[in-house]
Amino acid sequence: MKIGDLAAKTGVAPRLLRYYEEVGILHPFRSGNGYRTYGEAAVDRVLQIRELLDAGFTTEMIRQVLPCLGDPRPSTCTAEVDLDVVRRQLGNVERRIDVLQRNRDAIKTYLRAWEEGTGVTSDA
Amino acid sequence: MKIGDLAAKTGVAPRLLRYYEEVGILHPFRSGNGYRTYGEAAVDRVLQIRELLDAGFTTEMIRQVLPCLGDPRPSTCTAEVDLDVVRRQLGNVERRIDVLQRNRDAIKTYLRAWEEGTGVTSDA
DNA sequence: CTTGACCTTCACATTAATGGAAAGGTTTAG
DNA sequence: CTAAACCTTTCCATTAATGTGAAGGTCAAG
Repeated sequence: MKIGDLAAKTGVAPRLLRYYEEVGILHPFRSGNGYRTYGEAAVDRVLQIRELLDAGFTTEMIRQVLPCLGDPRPSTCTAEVDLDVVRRQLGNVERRIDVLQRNRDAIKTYLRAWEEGTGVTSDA
Repeated sequence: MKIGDLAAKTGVAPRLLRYYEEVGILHPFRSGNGYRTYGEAAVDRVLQIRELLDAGFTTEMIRQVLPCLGDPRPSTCTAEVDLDVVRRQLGNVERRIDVLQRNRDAIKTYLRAWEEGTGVTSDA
């Protein structure tokens, strides 16, 4: 699959697919003419990258944890996974979840107050 | 409290406190000489801002939901809260939590596999 | 009054993620 | 063969969040 095909299947611009390769989170092969070649698995990988980026991860964090995420590691992945880094990222993720949950609850409480008619002192 | 005091109490550089004001998520008073003046509540507000930024929020998102987060709204807050925007952000937060939880679980599973000695096919 | 430690605004630099154009090679359709 | 539609790399632009430095005002201590 060439870059345009992958872009079509994932909705992610070729420009970004090249960027993801540059920062080391996507590893296409090269065919004789120099064109990037992707396997079917790349579709899911790209979608997962998008999901993580949209959730506020940086490509650096993604690079550090992607090998853990059930990705079909190509044999080129020579155990370059630093478990301590992964553990740190796990703590990171858990802290984020915590912050997000607390704020989600606060927002929900706020909205419920409004929906129950009481509203909030509108200090207008 | 002047900007340097707030910086000392929160560990956030004065430059950033000015920036937060510029993007509308922090609203100090001005004393006669033009100096920014912050109340005690600003400390918590800044810490909450940092927490949200660290969790991957943008200042724009923070600006939209901060009024909902139990902040002591100054009387200058004339109900400029768009409930639909808040609801959208709530959905946003919930999606993020979902992504984070799924990935946290994947990472934990991965780590557990390693810690149980089995490891992962190291394709080295 | 002078000095040092604040404060102000303004402006430029940087990193990450992204968009875009330029210049040129490849492939496919006609 | 040629033209359209791909692909390549390189470089420049933008936005967000942040760092930094200049030029100047204010204030408290000596």
